[in-house]
Amino acid sequence: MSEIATLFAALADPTRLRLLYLVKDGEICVCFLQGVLQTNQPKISRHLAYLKRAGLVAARKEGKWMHYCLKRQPADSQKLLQQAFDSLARAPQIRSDVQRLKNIRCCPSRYGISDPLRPGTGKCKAA
Amino acid sequence: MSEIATLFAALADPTRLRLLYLVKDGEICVCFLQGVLQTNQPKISRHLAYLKRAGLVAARKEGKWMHYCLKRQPADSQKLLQQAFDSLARAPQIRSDVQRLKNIRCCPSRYGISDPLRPGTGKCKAA
DNA sequence: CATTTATATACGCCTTGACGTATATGTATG
DNA sequence: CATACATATACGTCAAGGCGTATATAAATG
Repeated sequence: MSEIATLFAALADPTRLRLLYLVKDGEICVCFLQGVLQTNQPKISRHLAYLKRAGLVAARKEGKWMHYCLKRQPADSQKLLQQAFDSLARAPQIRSDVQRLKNIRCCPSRYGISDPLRPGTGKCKAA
Repeated sequence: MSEIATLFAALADPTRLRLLYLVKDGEICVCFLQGVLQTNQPKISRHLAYLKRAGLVAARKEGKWMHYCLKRQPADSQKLLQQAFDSLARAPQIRSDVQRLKNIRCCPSRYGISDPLRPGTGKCKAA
């Protein structure tokens, strides 16, 4: 009951919705997420921490990098999430996020936030 | 996008989830809702006001009474809500709410919050 | 081993919203 | 018309959480 409410609370923020959508199909490292969302890094990390606390994402460390991915949920939550993703898929912001993710090839720090679309050198393991 | 987040925010509270579930199939007056949730009246009214602001419920005045019901939503939100209701249907609290709603017959003030299950006199128009 | 890189956390500030209690508002009723 | 009733709103308080900025931590790298 209040677990359901807690799930909805986790979904009640645009930044978290964007992050969840990006990691829903597999691991993405924080630097990629930063490049896609085009915002400051602590903001990303804080929302990822929130999602992790809420049990929605799993984190895996690999060297310097942290990789996040959607955690498998109980059936009910899974269905709710899927429905949410279906809705989000049509949102312009989400569409451009997905597009940017395709273009990013390496860590944003290599080229700064000013031009997050520039393809990188492929050094980032998450590529 | 942030509209979706706003919807989730409205669903991120147990009391609002209970209220939404109760009014999802038709008009219910505030006194009934108070009897079912067994809490103080301002709390109910405040959450109903929130839901109304969020466009999730409609209100109709009839004499002294206010009747609330779920408002028809755009397709996406409708699906999300349906999924949410499916999940809620299995929650114990929701189950007992539904049970109490069946038993309540008139306005709680007639018998006080101490025994909200006692059938009323049928004077309440919402019966 | 000093420095850069990737990420997380601490801090201070501010807004939102939840709560209980008290009060206002409108409507019926005797 | 005074009173009871149904509902809403105001008030004060409190906790959660959002933000940007600064700093800590840990791993790689030269």
